[in-house]
Order: sequence, then structure tokens, then C-alpha cells
Amino acid sequence: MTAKERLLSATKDLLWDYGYEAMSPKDIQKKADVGQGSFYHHFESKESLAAQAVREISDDMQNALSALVEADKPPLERVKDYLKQPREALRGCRIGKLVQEISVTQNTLMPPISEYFARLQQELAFLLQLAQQEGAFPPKADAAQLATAITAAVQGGYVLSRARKDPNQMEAATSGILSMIEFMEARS
Amino acid sequence: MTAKERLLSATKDLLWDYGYEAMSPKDIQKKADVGQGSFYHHFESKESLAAQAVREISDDMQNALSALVEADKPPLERVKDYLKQPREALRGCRIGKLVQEISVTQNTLMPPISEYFARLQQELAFLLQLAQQEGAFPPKADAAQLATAITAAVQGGYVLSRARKDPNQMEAATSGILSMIEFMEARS
DNA sequence: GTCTATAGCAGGATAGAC
DNA sequence: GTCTATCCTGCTATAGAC
Repeated sequence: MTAKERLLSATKDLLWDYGYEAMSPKDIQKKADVGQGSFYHHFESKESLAAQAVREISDDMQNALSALVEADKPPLERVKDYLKQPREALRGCRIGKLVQEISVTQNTLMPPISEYFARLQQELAFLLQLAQQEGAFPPKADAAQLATAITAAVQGGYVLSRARKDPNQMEAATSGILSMIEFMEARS
Repeated sequence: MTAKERLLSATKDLLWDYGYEAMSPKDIQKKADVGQGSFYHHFESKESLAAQAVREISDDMQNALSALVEADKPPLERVKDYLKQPREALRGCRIGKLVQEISVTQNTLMPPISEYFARLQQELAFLLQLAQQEGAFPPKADAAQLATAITAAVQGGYVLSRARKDPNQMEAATSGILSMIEFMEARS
């Protein structure tokens, strides 16, 4: 791996565990085993490096999402699969946790973050609509609204897991949503 | 208001908008109109001041919760009222947003935060159980799990609102949960 | 591309006078 | 209780040699 790649990789990790502000250029250099000079040779600033790292994180997550959404299964099963995905609950959402930092909401890290969530909600809403067309889900339900609720429950699962220092909070949140979806499915 | 009160009040505001790390002692002093000397006369450190501020925030929120939970209405209506509460979606949850900061998860600010969420989930679970006993909600549903899902959806609503810079994300997330609850209620 | 030295500034806190 | 001066450290970045 080149120095530049190591810098990006280290930044992705540190953003996950420390967030943007609490991650210093020195932390990155140390983790990437790259000197001060190389750092500023390859990237203009901490922000530009972080922006590129977030861009890659968003792309990675969107690719993972595509794989899940395009699976050869009934659409509602794919929605359930999304909820059942394994998650590092105590570590938080790689991308969602960043939006709580005021500096992040004001800088160039935001676009890939917004894009990821827009995409996620859109895909889930689409799957729910397909399920409705197949008669597997109540036709009167608002697919877009439910997709938002599902996405929110996962994000909130991360928050609760960290708040209570208990990864089972994520499990409970997603299982709770899952059971409501299955209740509706059974009566559609 | 005394200097000490102004310091606490300013800290509560700054924690909300900036979080713990991004809030400096100088910011607090300026907002509270209190000098450096007074700051360290009344509080040992930034952390001890913030810890007391978070303690008060948690208490305030628990009091607001009690008022809602003890209302003279059917229990399921009280759960719905919780979901319908007005919220400053773009500002984030005063208390939930703090848990994404790694320094917060490791310091003395945590206990009142954990306590608030434990209390919230417990109260919602209790109301759902009451509703089940009254036959207003499906008896087979797991009340504790649904309470966690509801709490998570609200927290996630904050995340999505900030990520998309759109307060309607909170509205959609809570409405989505609400509609699922009403679906279950109608078929209990 | 990488290294070391250095700069400028802000965070967090202490000291001692008033 | 409040004020000003001061300290030390770390953050972010720049400069210039190799």
C-alpha cells in the first residue's frame, strides 16, 4: 500500500472511532506510519483528506447496500435482511455518527453522507412498494415513511447501544421493527 | 441569576449546539458573561461543570417525560403523544448526540445519559403493557422490544434530519412508527 | 516523496492580587 | 468572588533541505 492509501485507510478507521474533530493529523500519520511531510504532500489539509475518506466510506456502504437490495429474494425479505445485518453497535455508524459534529455539518464532508442516507431510504421505499404490488404488504401503508422509520430505527439503535453501553439495544430496536413489519405482512 | 447559574445555563446551551469537545471554557465564559477566575472558582474543571449540566438536562427531560406518561389518557394514547412531541430535529437530541463523542463515553457525563434512556424505554414499555392488558394492543407483541424501537426511531430521526438537513425526516420517522402502531392497534 | 524544524494559535488550567 | 497574567500542551499547517 502506498503512503496515500495508508493515509486514507487510517483516516477511515479513525473517523469511525474518534470522529472528525477528535482525530488529529498526528494520529493519522502515526496510524498510517507516514511522516508529517508526506501527509501534506498528498493532501492539502486534514479536511480534504477526511472528505476523500468519507467519500470512499459512502461508496463502500452504497455498494454493500446494492448487493443486499439486488438479491434474488422477495422484496420484503430483502428489507428484513437489511434489518438483520450484523452491526458494530457500540462503535456506532461509520457515517451517521459524524453528523452530530457541528464542524462536519458545516464542511465538505457532508455531501457523501447525505447521499448515502438518501439512497438507503430510496432503496428501502422501493422494496416496500414492490412488496405492496405483490400483495405481500398492506397497500395503504406509506412506503417512503416506513423506509424512513426503518432507517431511523437502525441509526437510533446505534445511539441507544452507546448510551446504554449495550449492543443488545441495536438488536432490540431492529427486532422491534422487524416484528411490526411481520405483523403487517401477515395481515396484508 | 448568579454567576454559577449562568455558567450552568450557558453550558447546557453549548452542549446542545456544539457538543462537549467543541465547547471550550472560553466559549462558556463568554456566553455566561463570567470571567476566567469565576469559572474555576465555581467549578473544578470543564468536565465537572459539564457533568453537572448534563445531570440537570437529564433531570429536566425526565420531568417532562413524567408529565407525559402520567397524563389522564389511555396508555396507548400516551405512547402516541410521545411520538408526536415537537422536537428541534436539526439541533439534535440534547442528550443523545453526546454519546457519539468518544471522550464523553469515557468520562463522568455518561451516567445521567444512560439513566435517561433506561427510564424512557421503561416508561414506554410499561405503557404498552398497560395497553395490552386493556386489549388495545396485540398481546403477543414484545412491549420492551417495541419500546426500544420507538426510542430508537426518535433518536434516528434526529440523525437523519441532520444528515439530510431536513427536519421532515424526524416527522417521517415518527409518523412511520405511529402508523405501524395504529395498524397493530386496529387489529388487536 | 519524505524528513525535520518551526510557527501561530487555541485549549485547559493555575497563581496570586484585589 | 472576580480579575489579569501566565503556563504548558497539542493542533494544524508551512518551510525548506534531502
